Parts: sequence; C-alpha cells; structure tokens
Amino acid sequence: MTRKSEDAGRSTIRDVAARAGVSASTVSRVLGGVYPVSSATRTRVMRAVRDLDYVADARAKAVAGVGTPTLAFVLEDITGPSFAHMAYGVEREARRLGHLCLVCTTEGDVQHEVEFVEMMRAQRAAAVILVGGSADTPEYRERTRRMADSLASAGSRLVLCGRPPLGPGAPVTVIEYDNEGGAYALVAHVLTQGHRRVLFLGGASDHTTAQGRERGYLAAHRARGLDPDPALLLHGDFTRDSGHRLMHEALRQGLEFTAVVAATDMVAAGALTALHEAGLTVPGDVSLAGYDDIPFARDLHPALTTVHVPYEELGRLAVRTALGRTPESPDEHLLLGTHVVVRDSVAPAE
Amino acid sequence: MTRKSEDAGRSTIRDVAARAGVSASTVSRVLGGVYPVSSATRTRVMRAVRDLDYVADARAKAVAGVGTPTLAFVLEDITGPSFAHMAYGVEREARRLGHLCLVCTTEGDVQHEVEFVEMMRAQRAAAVILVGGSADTPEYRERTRRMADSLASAGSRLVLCGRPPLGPGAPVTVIEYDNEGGAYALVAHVLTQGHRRVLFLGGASDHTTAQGRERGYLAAHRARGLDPDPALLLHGDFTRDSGHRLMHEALRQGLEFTAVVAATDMVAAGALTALHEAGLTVPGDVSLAGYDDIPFARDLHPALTTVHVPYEELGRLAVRTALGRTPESPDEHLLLGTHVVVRDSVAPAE
DNA sequence: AACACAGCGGCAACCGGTTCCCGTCCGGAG
DNA sequence: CTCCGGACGGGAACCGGTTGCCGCTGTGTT
Repeated sequence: MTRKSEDAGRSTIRDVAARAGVSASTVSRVLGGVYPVSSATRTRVMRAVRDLDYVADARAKAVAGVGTPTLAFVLEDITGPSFAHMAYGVEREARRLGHLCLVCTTEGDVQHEVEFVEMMRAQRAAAVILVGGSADTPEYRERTRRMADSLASAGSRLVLCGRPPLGPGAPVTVIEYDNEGGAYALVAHVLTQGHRRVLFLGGASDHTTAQGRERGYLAAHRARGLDPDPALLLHGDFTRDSGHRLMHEALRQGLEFTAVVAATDMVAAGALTALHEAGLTVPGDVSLAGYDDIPFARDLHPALTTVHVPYEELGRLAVRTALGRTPESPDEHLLLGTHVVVRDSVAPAE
Repeated sequence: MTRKSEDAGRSTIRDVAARAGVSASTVSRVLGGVYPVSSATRTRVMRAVRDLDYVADARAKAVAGVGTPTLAFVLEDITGPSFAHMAYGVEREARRLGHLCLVCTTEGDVQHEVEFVEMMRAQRAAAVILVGGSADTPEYRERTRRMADSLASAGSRLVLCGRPPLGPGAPVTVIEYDNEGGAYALVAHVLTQGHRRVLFLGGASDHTTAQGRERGYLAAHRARGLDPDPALLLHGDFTRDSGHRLMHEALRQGLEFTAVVAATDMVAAGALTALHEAGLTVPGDVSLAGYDDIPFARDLHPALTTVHVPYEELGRLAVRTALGRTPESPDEHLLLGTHVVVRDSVAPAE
C-alpha cells in the first residue's frame, strides 16, 4: 500500500467536510477562494482535500451553473490534412480560453451529424462548430437551419466554418475563406504562363467548396476573354484516389491539355502519380497545381504550386467569434483571404 | 415568429410536467421508457416534450448516475498523419459504443498533459487515452504513474496507446505496436538488396518509438553478422524538416551510403526532397525507406517503401479494451504487429 | 359485496455541488 | 460596560435530473 490515503475511490465534498470537521459550504468556499475563511479553517480543509485527493465533480458544478461550458466540433474526417488543421485551430483556441473540446467525425453521414448536434444540445455546449464544406441543397439549408434554431433556443450557438451560409435570419456564425478568389489567382497564374488548355479536376458539383473553386477557374479564363472547353471540367471528389482515377481516365481518353489544376492538393497528389505512371514529367510535359497548401505539397516532386488557405486561423476564429459574441451583436460572417504559393510544378507552356 | 412554442429557452423537466399536468417523476418515467405508464398520459407528456422542444440535461443525468460517461484522448499534434489515424480509430470506436469524445493536444508540453488529466478526473471520464510515443525517462514514469493512480482512484482508467509502459503494478492498459520488429523487417529488406552502408535518420534518442526502430535497425544488421558504422546513425525528431535538415547535412559532409532508412515517412519525405535538391535520383543513386505508411507515401516519387502500422486499429483497441475491462481482469498489454510494404523507393545496390 | 392485486402516479430523498441568509463570536469604540 | 459591526461558518434551498416507496383507483375473484 503505497497510497497515502485510505483511497476512498471518488470522494465527495461532504467527505472532505467531515474529515476537516466543517460543513460542506465551508469546503466549497475554501475551494472557491473568494469568501472570507479563517486561515486555520482553510489549512484544515486543504489538508483534508490533499489527504483524500479530492477533485470537485465538474458535472455537478455545471448543473449548479458554475464551471466553463464545453465546445464541440464536427468534421467529416479527421485524417484529412485541411480538416486536421482546422481542428487544430479550434482545439488550440478553445484550450487557450479554458474550454474543453468534444469532437465528432461524421464520415459524411448526415444522420451522424444530426444526432451529434442533438447530443450537444443535451450537453448544453457553448457552441457547435461544423467544420468543412458541404453540398448546398435545399435539404441542407433546411436541416442546418433547424439545428441552428434548436441550439439557439437551448442557449448554444451554431458555427459554420468553411461551410455554406444559410441566408439571412438564421442564428449562425459563419467563417469562410475565399475559394473563388484563390482559384482565380491560381488559374490566372497558370494562364500567364501561356497555357491555354487547362484541365480542371474538380469535386462534386453540388459541393460549395468545389463550386467556388470552379467559379474561380472560369472567371480567370473569362477575364482574359478565354472560353474554356467544357470537356476540360472533370468532377470527382476531394480524395487522392479521385485525382488518380480522373487523371488516368483523361489520359486514356487522349484529352488534350498542357496544364492541370486540381481542386485540392490531395487530388493533385493522385493526379501527379497518375502522370508519372503514364511516363509524363511535371512540369516538363504537363504543369500541375493544387489547392490547400497542405504540408506535403512541398515534398511532392516537383514541389507543388498551390493556394494557401489559413485553415488553422479559420478554426481559431470560429471559436473566438462564437464565444466572444455579445447578445446584442449581430450574427457575424467573416471571409478570410487566400494567396497562391508558387513552387516548381507550373512551368511556361511550350 | 415561426417558432411553434413559446420558446422558453432551455426548459426543464418540471416545465414539461406542468404543461402535461403530471409530476416530474412521470415525465422522467415516460422518457425512460421502462416504467408502466398509461398511454393517455404518455401521449400528453410526449406532446408537451415536443411543444417545448425539451431535451434532458445530460450533465444532470450524469450527476444522478445515469447516462454514458465520456472518453478523452490526448495527443501531441492532431495534424500529424499517424496521430490523426489513431484519433480517428478512437473517435470512431467511441461513437460506435455511444460515448462522447473529448480531445486535447499538448504540443509536446507536459504541463498541458498533466492539467488535462486532472480535468478529466473532475469530469469523471471513463478513460483517458494517451496517444503517441514519448521520452521514457524516470520523470515520465513517475508522473504517468501518478496520473494512472489518480485516475484509477477516481474510477477512471488510463490507457497508453503507442506509449512506453510503466512496468508492473500500475493500473494502466497498454496498447503498443512492434516498432522493433517492423524496423528489423524493413532493414532486412534493404540489406537483402545488397546495401551495406545504410544511413539511419532517427528520432530523439530518449524517445521510445525512436529507440525501438533503431534497435530494429541494429538487430537486422547483427543478424547478418554486420556491424553498422556508428557515423551512419543520425538523430533528430519525427518531422519533415528534421529529415530535410539531416539529409542535407549528411550530403554536405560527404557521408557515404547507398540507402537511407528514415524513422518516419515524414522524415523520409523531407529527406527525399533534400536528395532531389542535391541532384540525386531515388532509387537510382540512393534507395530510401520510411516508416508508418501514411497515405501520402504512395504519392511521393518514387512511391515510398515503408512499414505499415495499424494506427486506426490501435485507437479502436484502446477504447475497446479500456471500456470492456471487467473489474477482475488483469491490466492488459497488447502488442500489434506491423508489416513492410514494398514500393519503388528501394532498388538493388550497384 | 368484500377483498386482493395489478396498474399507475405523486412525494420526497438523493446525486454533488453552490450560494443565500442568518446566527454566533469576536474586537473595538463610545 | 454596553453596543455595534464585521468576520466567519452552518443550515437549507437550489441546479435538473432519477428512483424507492407508498397510496389511490379500478377490476376480477370468491
């Protein structure tokens, strides 16, 4: 028996009180720290606390209305690099502010999301942060709005982080980044290098992130009076495998292009491998660009030209604005900027 | 006012009871589902519940001793691919089992870890899972053991997932994977290809994961009667930048080697870039291998030969054994196997 | 018609904390 | 010596739930 106390398992505040010969109120006051307590009593209580290795039950405190509320965030897949960076920002800022962080991955299943939000309402979470893009359908807006109302009426707050907003009137905080602007700048860079047939490896066509990036691709063309061949717009999802498959297929079909812009770096990675497999060199035969600036983009060969997105900052802002909101402040809507980072995977045409 | 009810904000069980004209106990019983309640009463209660959009406060239930306890996991950095996969396994299994998941990143700061564990004791978490390797010092063992005892006395459980065990007698569950075995097999593969001077890009020398992999490296040499040049054992950390720097330095010093084994795929990625920068081809001039089999390993060029570690499974097992433990079962210690996956980055010597 | 019993629902105690309110004891001022 | 007020600590109500126990009612037996 190396344990110093009688090892009572979890001990309550009344156990401590009994051992110190005082009432539970006094123990609570000593631990609270504000109420005046004589130093003799304080010492006895602290001693009992140490002897029993007592820690107040955070859940009981929560019921009594003290204690910091928790925060929750929901994402599709924690192993995705951009998701992970947002999660990092959220967790980090929450910790800095003294909040605990609940996490839920949905694996793309809407049902999981709805159930989890309901649980968070029961937990009386301070805020629920929905992280990462989504399809923007009427059902989505309807469902999400219901979640927002339901959380709001329970005193919580819904935050959309990199997700389609719901239109006016919904009790939500929205933090977005400029998908279209980033894609515009990136594609403009590619076009400036003289490329005229630029293959676009996009995402699902109802996915807002994919839509934004595709709009940027088109806008950059139009700004120079170009009208891109619709056959060059391919759709898949945001995975490495999708990039690989799409690229492989495009090559097999003999599609003509001198540059490839992928909707994400993951897609670009898959595409790059497919290009290599086909015996093509990058950027010698084909130029390639990605989107997201995940850490690995530097270590692809050639190092990938891409668009940097301040994912971590996005997460941090999400918790800050959700928590710092004053009752009378309006629902916020932030839009963060992006910028292209030029590396070695895009070369002049010819 | 589209809201259908009078929108009471959070409503209590007594509000529901009042509206349904019954007592709080009855509402509780209707919601509980087991106790016999007449169908007329049940209908009235359910109606009130729906009208008020009532959800029972999970924290209050927890205090009353019902409701599923939460689970917590702690890791250094959620953006690391292998960490992320363990986190994924943990979260997924927890959800399957109906538990909520708290997360904390430490950024390598021991103090954060200790504070968080204390909070989890206050939360009465079912289990706290410490994820990922660590330095194995006397202080580490002492501190971790204290955490384990303290959690155990509060009815929680400490789980070490991919972390150094504490020796006999500590109330911990340990889930490890075979670092040494994997490295042994990998290095054996490299040696079989005829390489004799194999550079090892290791981690911190007091880090158990790094130690295990280094032991494997040495053992594989000794098994064939080889005695590796100590100058070929380099130490850094597990980051991409460390790999880049170490490789760059080794090349600058004119160290001689025909193959490189990196302690992680991240390190290998950095090393690969450094090799490319020096104008060397892989595996033409130098062979290269990694460890972890992160998804990106496939998309490096050449595709990286590496060791697969069942990270997700590791996380899943951590929660399963922590939760499924019966009071009389002994403290478990699992060791999962690894296997090498051969791709294109290792070629025969000469 | 009296009785037993099952079905149903309310009261009150409890979970583990916090805090309002009040009583006691002390010292210092008049 | 009395009176006053501030410092200190205890009792009890409360937070929002659950549940043991008991009493009421209605129906089916004998």
